[in-house]
Amino acid sequence: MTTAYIEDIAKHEGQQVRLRGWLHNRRSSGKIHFLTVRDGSGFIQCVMSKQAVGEEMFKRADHLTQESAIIVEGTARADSRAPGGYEVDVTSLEIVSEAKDYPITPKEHGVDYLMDRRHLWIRSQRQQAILRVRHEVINGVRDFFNGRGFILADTPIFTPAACEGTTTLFPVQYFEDATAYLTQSGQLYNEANAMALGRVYSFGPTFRAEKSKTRRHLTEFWMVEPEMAYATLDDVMQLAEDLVVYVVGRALEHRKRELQALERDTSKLEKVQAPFPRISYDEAAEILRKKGLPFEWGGDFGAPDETALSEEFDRPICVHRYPSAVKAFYMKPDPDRPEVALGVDVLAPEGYGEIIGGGERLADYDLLLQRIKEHNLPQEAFEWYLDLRRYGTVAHGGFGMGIERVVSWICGLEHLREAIPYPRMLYRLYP
RNA sequence: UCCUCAGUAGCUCAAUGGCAGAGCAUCCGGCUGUUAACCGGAGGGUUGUAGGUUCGAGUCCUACCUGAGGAGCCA
Repeated sequence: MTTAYIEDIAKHEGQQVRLRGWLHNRRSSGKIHFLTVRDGSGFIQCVMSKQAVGEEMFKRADHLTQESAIIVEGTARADSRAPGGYEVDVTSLEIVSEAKDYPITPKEHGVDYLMDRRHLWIRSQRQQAILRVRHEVINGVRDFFNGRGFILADTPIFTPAACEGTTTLFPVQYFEDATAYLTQSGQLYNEANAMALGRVYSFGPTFRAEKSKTRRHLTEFWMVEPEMAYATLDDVMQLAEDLVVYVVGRALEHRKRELQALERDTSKLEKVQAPFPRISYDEAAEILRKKGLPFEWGGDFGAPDETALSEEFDRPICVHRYPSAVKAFYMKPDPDRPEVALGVDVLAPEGYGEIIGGGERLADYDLLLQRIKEHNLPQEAFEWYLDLRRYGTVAHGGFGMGIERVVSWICGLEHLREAIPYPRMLYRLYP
């Protein structure tokens, strides 16, 4: 008897197989049971007739509860009526352990109820599909950078101070006397790593203590941040475009089934091809003005602005050259127009907003020092960062891409919280 | 922090100021092709908390608690 995974069932057509999993749902018709079994690799309907298994074994399945652990044996059979194309005709059923009163029933539940039971919710078909797409996105990101000569150089999670003075940090007690902060970006360290290794990326969790209460925010999220020495804004935009095209392509290629289960309109994703429109902040402001939105030059785009902009295009867009005043201190000003910075945001279509933010960094020692002072940042904390400008400074740049926002967009989710196994939000620390 | 909305059976929701209801889940019974199966029956309630108005409050008023959506901020 071969032990098989449901995802491989097609290879076992006509054979006797053993499936080890859990009962997802049961429908019964007197002398025939339909058991939907899941084993982590997929879902499949197992058909059990009284005639085939006998009175005693059939009766055992009468009261089999949702999520009970079971091992079924039977013959794999192609069936046009089955959603996955295959069914198993059961010859034997073993109950490994019974589940009592599983709280997530096959009917509707509210988000709060499900979030309190996130550890069980991830057993559902939909949540599994999302987490598989997430896995593909992460794998795609790693393959993309590894295949292009980038070195993974991780940046610290405990940091001594803010990278950018503006956002809120989570403080943690660091032994007796010191306070450390959870990282909100690996970027400054990435710059040092790029000067050592040329092309680098970091990939890890990031923490923001912003009291944001929207469907686009988590307090803990995963971010990939590439950084390149001898790179300009155009190189950064090119890299961002290549990455997004590659990752979306990977999801379409390897996770078609999951996207289908999520009822994602994949024709929209198929349009994600190079080149992405590159529009300046000025042009974006003009588009918003023409659409009648109350937008004034100098401010950052709000969520409705980003949605309005992305509506104009069928693929992600690169918006570049933002006013320096709204951007971080380490952004390089445009030599031709110092009031704008050489930064770029990539906005996803369909109203999903910013998935990437980055740009060319300030490489000049004097100007960087001036900016640190203007932002009232403690110079001594940035001495190591200034060293990068003292010893062989070169043009360089990179960006950060939020994994959950990309997963959310690719899956077509309503809310970021489903794009990570255990979301951390303003009012959510359990489970 | 601000604005808006919501809280009723285990879950999802209904109930004009006038008897507390339905579907699902659970339990009992029926059904050999079901796809959130279906059909019949049963059990299941301190209407978020505290006060107030009223002959009478799930419903109106006040405060608080909890959650959701949005703003700001950002990936």
